[in-house]
Amino acid sequence: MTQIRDPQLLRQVAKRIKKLRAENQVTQDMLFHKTNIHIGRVESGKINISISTLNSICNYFDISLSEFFFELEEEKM
Amino acid sequence: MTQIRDPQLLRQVAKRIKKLRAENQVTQDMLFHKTNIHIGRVESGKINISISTLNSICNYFDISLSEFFFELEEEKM
DNA sequence: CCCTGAAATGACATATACGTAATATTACGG
DNA sequence: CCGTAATATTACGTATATGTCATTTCAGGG
Repeated sequence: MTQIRDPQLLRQVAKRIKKLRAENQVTQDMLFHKTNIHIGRVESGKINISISTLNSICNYFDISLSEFFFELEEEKM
Repeated sequence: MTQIRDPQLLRQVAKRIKKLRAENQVTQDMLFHKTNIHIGRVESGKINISISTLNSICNYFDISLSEFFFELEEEKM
């Protein structure tokens, strides 16, 4: 009934994470071994991840959730 | 295997939303009729909501996701 | 006391995130 | 061209968020 996923938001989140990985030269596999998160699925933009999962990702990159979204909003990705 | 939910984060999110509702004098039912989200469950702190759902909540209160988390982090709720 | 609105809690079905694994595709260095 | 690393994509089972509804608890006003 209600729209569960927000495609635009998911694309923005995917892009933000890709950028974080690129900046930190982290492969999907490296991130997976530390967090057990299959980031490829998230980066596909088709997965509506939970806040706990996103928090784990932010912890890995040593940024806060507010920082994650602040830059996402700034860039209007 | 991996811990999916982050109980502390979920409690913080719950508290942040309760506060938003109180500040704006919004009942659970009012929010439900606009967003179709049963916020009571979220405020119980047992639900690991998705980013799209949280985004809908933020939209309702007319704040950004970064603002949502910024205050959450400030208050160390 | 009641009554009412609000919140909290529970149950159940469905959709989907997540855990796990495999395969395919792409990009690059040799 | 080949081999390798990285990414992208797919599939499947399980756990759980979400949709829907009902019940219970609670606080305040009459």
